[in-house]
Amino acid sequence: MEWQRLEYFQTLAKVQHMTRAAEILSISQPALSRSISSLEEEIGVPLFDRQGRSIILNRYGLMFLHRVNRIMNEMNEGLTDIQQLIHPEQGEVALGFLHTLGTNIVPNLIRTFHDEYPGITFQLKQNHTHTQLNQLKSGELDLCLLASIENEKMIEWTELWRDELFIIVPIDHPLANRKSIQLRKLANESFISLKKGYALRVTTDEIFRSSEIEPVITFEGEEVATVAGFVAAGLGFSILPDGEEINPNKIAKLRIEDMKCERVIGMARVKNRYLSPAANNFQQFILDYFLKK
DNA sequence: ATAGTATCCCTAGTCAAAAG
DNA sequence: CTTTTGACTAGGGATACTAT
Repeated sequence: MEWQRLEYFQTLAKVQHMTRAAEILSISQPALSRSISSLEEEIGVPLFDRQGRSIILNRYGLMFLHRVNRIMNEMNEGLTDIQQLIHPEQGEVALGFLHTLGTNIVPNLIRTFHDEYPGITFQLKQNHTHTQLNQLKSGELDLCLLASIENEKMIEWTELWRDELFIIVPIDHPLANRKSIQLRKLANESFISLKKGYALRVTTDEIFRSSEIEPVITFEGEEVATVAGFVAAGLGFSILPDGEEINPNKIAKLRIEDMKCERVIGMARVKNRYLSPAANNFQQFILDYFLKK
């Protein structure tokens, strides 16, 4: 079983076209045809169905392809690991984070890190919590910044910081000049929420549930800035962490009196999974950044 | 016994031609 | 038009051979 044949097989399986696959591999088309049929002979079963001039992966081929992909990925990861061990100041970190962290915290964090490790690049993915957890488990992401999670045995989560949540109302709202307020005073007013699936939405749902208030949700935004914009336009109130989306000329920010409202953000990684030196550097940097001051 | 050389055999490649 | 097959070649590893 030659390594090269697996590479050829993988390429052909991907494009399902001998001539094009051979071009991609920079060999002649007959060479590829030969290589594939000897691989099939070695395995003892055809991996492709030939129908006239077309060639398509059959179920044996598909089964085999999954394994071959894993083998190739392992190999490539091994190679990049070695490269990164030789050059620990280089490499790539795949970082996932919540939409609501994208305006301030993550850019600042990465800029500061970049000053120290200019050779390390990032692949950033903003997503919902459950999507991120899946990507984390599959290895697409090295690390995630998420609100606290439950019932995830594979995941190790470390708290980094807490953001106080404020009630925000339009600046011309009758209660806008107050410093703080009880949530129930606004119970009957329109609530501008984030869409379901957002971590902040889960948090606000929980706040309403524990204070036994049924919010009157009139709008659901996809971004904090949208929600803040709707509030500024006088369409209702919301609950958000402080941030630059909250324009003090248009929005008043009130402390919540009757309960402690905050969201907890932490770093998630898969337990016991090997982290590349670059990802490990970044992990250590984050922990130092938030926990040592 | 061993270093250096020759030979054999197999794989993987190419081009041309046949086959689908 | 695409794939397979035939005929041929180059290169590399293993083995056999030879001279020291």
